[in-house]
Amino acid sequence: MPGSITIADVARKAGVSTATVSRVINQTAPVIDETEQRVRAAIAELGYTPQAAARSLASRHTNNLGILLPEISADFFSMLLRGVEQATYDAGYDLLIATQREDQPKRDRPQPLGKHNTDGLLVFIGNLGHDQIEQLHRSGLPMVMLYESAPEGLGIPMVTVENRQGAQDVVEHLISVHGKRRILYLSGPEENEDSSQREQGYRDALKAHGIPFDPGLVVFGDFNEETSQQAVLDALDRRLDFDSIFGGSDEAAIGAVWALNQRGIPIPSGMAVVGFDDLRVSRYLSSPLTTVRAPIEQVGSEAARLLVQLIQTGEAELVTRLPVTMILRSSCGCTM
Amino acid sequence: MPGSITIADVARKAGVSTATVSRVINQTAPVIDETEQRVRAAIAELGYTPQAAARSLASRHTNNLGILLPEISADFFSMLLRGVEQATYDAGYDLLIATQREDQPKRDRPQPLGKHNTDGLLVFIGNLGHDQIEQLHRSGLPMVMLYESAPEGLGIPMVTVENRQGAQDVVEHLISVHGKRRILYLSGPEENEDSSQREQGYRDALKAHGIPFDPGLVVFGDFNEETSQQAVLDALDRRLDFDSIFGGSDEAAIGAVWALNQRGIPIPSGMAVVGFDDLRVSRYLSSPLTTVRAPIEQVGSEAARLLVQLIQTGEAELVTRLPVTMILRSSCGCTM
DNA sequence: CTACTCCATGTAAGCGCTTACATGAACGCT
DNA sequence: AGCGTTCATGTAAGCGCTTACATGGAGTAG
Repeated sequence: MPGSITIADVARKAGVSTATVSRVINQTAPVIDETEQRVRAAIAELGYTPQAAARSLASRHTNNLGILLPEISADFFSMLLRGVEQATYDAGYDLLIATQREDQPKRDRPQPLGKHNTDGLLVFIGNLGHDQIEQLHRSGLPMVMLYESAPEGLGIPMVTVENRQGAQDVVEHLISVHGKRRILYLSGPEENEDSSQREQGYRDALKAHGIPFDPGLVVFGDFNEETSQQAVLDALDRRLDFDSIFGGSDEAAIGAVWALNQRGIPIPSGMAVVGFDDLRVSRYLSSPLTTVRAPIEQVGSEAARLLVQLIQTGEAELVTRLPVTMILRSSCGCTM
Repeated sequence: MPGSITIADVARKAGVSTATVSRVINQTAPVIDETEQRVRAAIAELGYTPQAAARSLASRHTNNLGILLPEISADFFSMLLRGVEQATYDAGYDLLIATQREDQPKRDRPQPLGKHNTDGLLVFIGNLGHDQIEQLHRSGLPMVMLYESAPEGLGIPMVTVENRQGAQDVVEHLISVHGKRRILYLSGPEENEDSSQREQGYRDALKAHGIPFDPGLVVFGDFNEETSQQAVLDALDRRLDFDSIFGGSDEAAIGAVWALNQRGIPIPSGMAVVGFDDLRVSRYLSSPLTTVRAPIEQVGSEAARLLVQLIQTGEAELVTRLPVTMILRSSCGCTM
């Protein structure tokens, strides 16, 4: 950084003041065409790029968006991130990314992303407690939540998918096309909004067919593979009566698949399985998974777009639910 | 950002000068214990966080690391990113991420990451031309390359995995354990270093067993699913004589699996298939893939660590090759 | 007791930009 | 011709930090 070319060098070379250079760079005031050409030429010749830090300091905004995730490498997050990245750069911002594992000691390190280095923050809750969100919000940082709503009344926008509708669709499919009636639901963590909305959809579908809701058919799968596998194994071993499985997430459904394999139960003939999310792996299973495609990437890009809007105009739609589509594959019993 | 708490507020509250506050924050000069306590108390009370921009401007470094990738959401990159992210924050830096698709028009936008906003850059080549790398390097930006070496003679460190050894191991396995002798190699893009090193390993293994190398058995798979699938279909249809397939990447191997499925050839009884990378999906295939586990995440963290070292000391190991391990599953014919 | 060192702290000059305000040339109007 | 506008451009004051240098009190030695 030291000794690099500054706006003053450009100004000198172009025979104008630094203010004028700044004006052509930022298009913040009209500049005579010929002057502009000279300035642009000087910039090109010197290979000048404005220092982000100086710019931020003077203009009072960082030109960065931040995203806070619990994890990067899971399929789900990387797709989300992809959408976010795209929209961020399309809007002319840079993207600062940080993860904060949920199990990590909280106070050991200050929040990596905040008003000091970011104009706005995308947060996937779970990593941040409500108190921390409120604190960031109080500091005046624009935020948009992903997949979970913010604490009440703060007016923080969120974007998610049509969980309830999607779940209803796929459960409905199990019932009306495949004649299932005792459908095991592998739920997510209790506070998880996705999970409870999906459960609602599941119940809606049952209700529409006059099937009574049996709480015994809702088992905790944590939306993850191992836990779900265990849960299904357990259900099988207790001889719980069910004829199909709705995994609240594809990961959960995959756990169920393992469990079924382990007990030698064929899919879909012995047991139908459906999921939710349409992760990339789901297509690769030996019996490709019927699931609900949630437009994860779009959630990311939409959230970034909203955040930018929030930053620039001060307002943004509070709740956005992106539509989902059912993906029929063979694990439900449909032939492919 | 406007109207936020500044170092001056803290100084006033603690009854010291701003310099002293700066000193306790950065531990850049000894401060009497009692003074330090007062300052820390003031910081805590006001909830002060230094403005990154002001700090950068004054100190002449950004405290950011940047990473440039062609893509985020592929398994491969997200694992890489995860390692990078961890090491970056462990070293006290923030992570700026940008993607630059290879097919994208080049000059439409200035480089998003450079000396103006980053202290150092991790680059996965392919997105950046050699000329651009040289240019960044000339500007004095510390860089570390991932998986591909930089242009000759610039002294830019790189980190990758033991491609040659890994390939040799897995091909050797095919030969000596499963008695294969005509092994199809699904290669990657021609300029791809991983690919050519893996091909070397493949040849090493053949040689060790006195099997002549047949160039006809090397087909272009582009390291991606569709292309490889097509290539294998094609080889099958031309009745090329081969008894097993070594996919230069798991993606390529998976393409081969599709092709085999399509032609009704069972794996591994009809054809053995092995890959390289150990992507997450590979374990989920109907015949779980025997492959070579490349410690992708570690490549990321190691690269970030090296970059930090390069920034701070001016030097770093030029070539790092991380060891790989063969993962035996059933697609090669091993029983599980 | 004086002179010198040492060390914690303060003073103030930037870091490279943006932007409110000042300036003056060109123009139109009466 | 004189005056007010308009508009492109220049001037210079910060933005919130870091850091070289100055300062002065305490400690040490002669």
